[in-house]
Amino acid sequence: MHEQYQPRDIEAAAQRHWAEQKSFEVTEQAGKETYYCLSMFPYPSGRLHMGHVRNYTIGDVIARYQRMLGKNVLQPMGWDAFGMPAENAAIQHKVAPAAWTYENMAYMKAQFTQLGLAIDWSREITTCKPDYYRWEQWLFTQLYKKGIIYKKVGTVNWDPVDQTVLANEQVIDGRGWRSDALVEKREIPMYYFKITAYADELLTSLDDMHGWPEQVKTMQRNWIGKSFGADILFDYDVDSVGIDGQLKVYTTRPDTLMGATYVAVAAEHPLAQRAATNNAELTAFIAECKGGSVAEADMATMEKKGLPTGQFVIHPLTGDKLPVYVANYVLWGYGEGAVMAVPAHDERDFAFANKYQLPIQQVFASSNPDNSFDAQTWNDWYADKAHVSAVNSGKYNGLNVQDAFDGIVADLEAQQHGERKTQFRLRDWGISRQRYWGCPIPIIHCPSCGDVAVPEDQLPVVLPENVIPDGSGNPLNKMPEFYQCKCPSCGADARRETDTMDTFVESSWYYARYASPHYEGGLVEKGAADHWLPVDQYIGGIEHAILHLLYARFFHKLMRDEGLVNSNEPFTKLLTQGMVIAETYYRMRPNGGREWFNPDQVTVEHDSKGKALSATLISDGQPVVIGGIEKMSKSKNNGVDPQVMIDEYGADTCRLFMMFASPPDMSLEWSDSGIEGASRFMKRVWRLAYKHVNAGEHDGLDIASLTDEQKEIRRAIHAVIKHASNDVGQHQKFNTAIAQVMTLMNVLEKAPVETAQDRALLHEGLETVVLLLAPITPHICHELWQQLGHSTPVIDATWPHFDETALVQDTLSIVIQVNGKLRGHIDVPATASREEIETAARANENVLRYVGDLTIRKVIVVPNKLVNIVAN
RNA sequence: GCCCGGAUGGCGGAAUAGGUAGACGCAAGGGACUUAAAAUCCCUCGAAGGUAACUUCGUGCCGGUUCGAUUCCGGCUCCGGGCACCA
Repeated sequence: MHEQYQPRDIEAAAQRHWAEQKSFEVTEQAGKETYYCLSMFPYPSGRLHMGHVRNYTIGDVIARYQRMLGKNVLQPMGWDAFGMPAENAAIQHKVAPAAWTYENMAYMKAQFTQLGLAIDWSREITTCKPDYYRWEQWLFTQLYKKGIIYKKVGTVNWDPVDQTVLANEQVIDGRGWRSDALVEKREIPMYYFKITAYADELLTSLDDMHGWPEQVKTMQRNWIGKSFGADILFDYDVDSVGIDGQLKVYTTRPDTLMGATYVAVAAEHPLAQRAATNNAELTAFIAECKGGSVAEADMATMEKKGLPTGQFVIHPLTGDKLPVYVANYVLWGYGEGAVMAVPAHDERDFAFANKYQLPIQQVFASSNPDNSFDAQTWNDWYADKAHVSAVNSGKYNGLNVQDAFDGIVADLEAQQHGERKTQFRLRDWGISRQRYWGCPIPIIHCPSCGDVAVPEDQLPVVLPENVIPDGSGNPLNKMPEFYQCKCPSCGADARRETDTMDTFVESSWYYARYASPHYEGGLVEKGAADHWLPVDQYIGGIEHAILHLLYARFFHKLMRDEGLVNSNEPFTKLLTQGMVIAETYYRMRPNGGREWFNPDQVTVEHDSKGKALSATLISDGQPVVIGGIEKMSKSKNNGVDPQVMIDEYGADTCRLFMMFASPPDMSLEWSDSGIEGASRFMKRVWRLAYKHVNAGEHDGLDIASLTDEQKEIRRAIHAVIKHASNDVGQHQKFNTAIAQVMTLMNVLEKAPVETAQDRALLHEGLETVVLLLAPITPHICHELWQQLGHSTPVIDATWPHFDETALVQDTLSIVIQVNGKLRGHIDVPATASREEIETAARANENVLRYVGDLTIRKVIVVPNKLVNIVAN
């Protein structure tokens, strides 16, 4: 054993051992408990960033810990390899997305190996390879035949200069990121997954998902957004509209119908279109509404604008004429593209009504005498829903919210002017992308047969890999060799679909493919899928709380209904890792876009409190803008490269530091101060083990013969096992588990090594340290476990159990408070009764001093903890 | 704008069912060892007051419940994530 801790050698040797032994390759083993531990697979962006290190270390710690509990642990890895960054790199560097992606994968795989992850690489999957996406295409064709996938028109961001569709991310302040052109909305036909058909199940299953964080379940519930309301039909006012007809709106508040004072429709609504035919102002406004991005955040934060159409509809209960407005905040394609407005009871309607001097009719009032209504008190009194009743509502006056709801809906139904309706906020999932680097949609457009799914024997539809996109449209549209084909039904000349699928589709089922990654007979091999699924523990960033996790849940149910898997949910337990965030820096480009600089390219001036004042680019010394602290990402270029740290300190130190920095679910502002401490701790562990091993053989531990001092040390060892096991196994808080081991090291370093039993006790302590650290710092523990005399590797050792008898204490220290303030401690026998503790506390000199002349009103005794004496 | 989180010393964080606020570590200061440096070891380390014993204040802000609140409740502020084409 070398005297110095040499991570480079130790880590290379341990990694070599695992590779030679194929330590992490697993097969189905009957009778052995399985544990499927999965971290979200990475997009091969180029190099690992700190968020990756955090994510995959957490997963690795859990996988290795579960293995030490004796389970057959599967931890696979793969690549979410389709996506926009590869196309952007292609445009920028004139390199094919495929080549760029494969190069990144190779580099990142080497980094994973260096981190010492316990991955079964024999199961590696790559989503941009035909052996993977052919099954995605196959599933698409099955679902298309079932009607789960259908085609309809959807709205996208259109860059009129680059003649290309833009992702929301590529629209900056309403302009195209490369062209700087004002973005327009454009409607194009797209394929949709009918996720709304599963809305109810996706919602109700959440109630049984006890292994998921409440936070994530709440977000998903709100996203699915089941609401109870009514469709209401307003007859057209024939005089102003010019034709007979009805306007349909959906509302969750039919109880406020008596307060509706106008209706608002989207720019694309037929009423708006009709009114615009000979109204220049309206035509211009409708055109304005078609500008800007489709992102909901943009829609919701833009100034609410509207224009009267000059048309009216008839209130179904009062017969009043209500004006029809076109409003930019009403979205076409969501619901009916029309809303009824009740300014008195909706903040947005209230603001709009004030802006355009529309009437405000209050129809509910609080039983609270002070119910003066204004915008400020709106929330207050409305929150008091249980205590409000209808006013100004004719026959409904005096009814509470629920009764008014029921009464009004019943009357509407009787007059055939509406009906009760349950609706979801969740929308169907549009998956068509007008992009090259994605999985081709397996559809052929035939002039006579229409859209025909590609037959199974013609799959996969292979995406050509040697293409370099130029940023204008989808290059597949310029490749007749790709799109020219024959109709599978009639054999006539036909055109292949050139849109590709949303990359969320690949990441919605990859976890299932890992069970049988090379299976050629189907999407999954049934036996393997049933053996491994569902995933026991899934780990990934909280930013995926809704979209990815909801889509994967949806896909699992689709696969279940296809008979591919036999469970209802894909991920039994979920750990949502907090993001690693870092400061961003940028400069404005002449065209209004932003150029982002990595933190390692800038120097920052701080004030005396450490707050950043200004930043300059190192290369030219000129200032850059400090853009705020955000999630480390490729697009903001604020990822910190962990490679430097791995090279300097080794993987174990990096892993230890990352796990010690904070609990896994908390977001973490990146700073490397503290890495030295992690490095120091590794050296301390090594040094103590070296001294012990170097001192030669040791005796077995004779527990009965231990002195009181030795018992104290042994108590520390077993208390640490107890706490650390709880931290790792129950709470998944690795930072406190590490703190426990550090505390134990502090004890062991001070422990005497004079007698044989001292040395035997130290041996037990060192073994404990190595076992507890083994999942976190696997390389050093691999080496030290051997040095401590074991012939089987530490990855197959058993997680330590604590000895209850070692924890027994004769006396306990009890806190004494007077009026809730700490005033002293007393030592009492562990067996003392409440009365004995109280008597001892009352006799304490500090208590006597603080109580003085006061009368003791009450004494609270919390067993084993404290006594509080209340006096006044 | 809407939904979900977070805020504790100079810094990262701890406090597992409402019970000692600051575990563990970083940084800093002082000391030992050394020719010197590094490494290592020892001590101090929330704020204010006090020679000291000690006292008072202190977990983003305002209020409430309780013998007792970082923890529970109500109202805010700021920061982060998501908002359906970033992944």
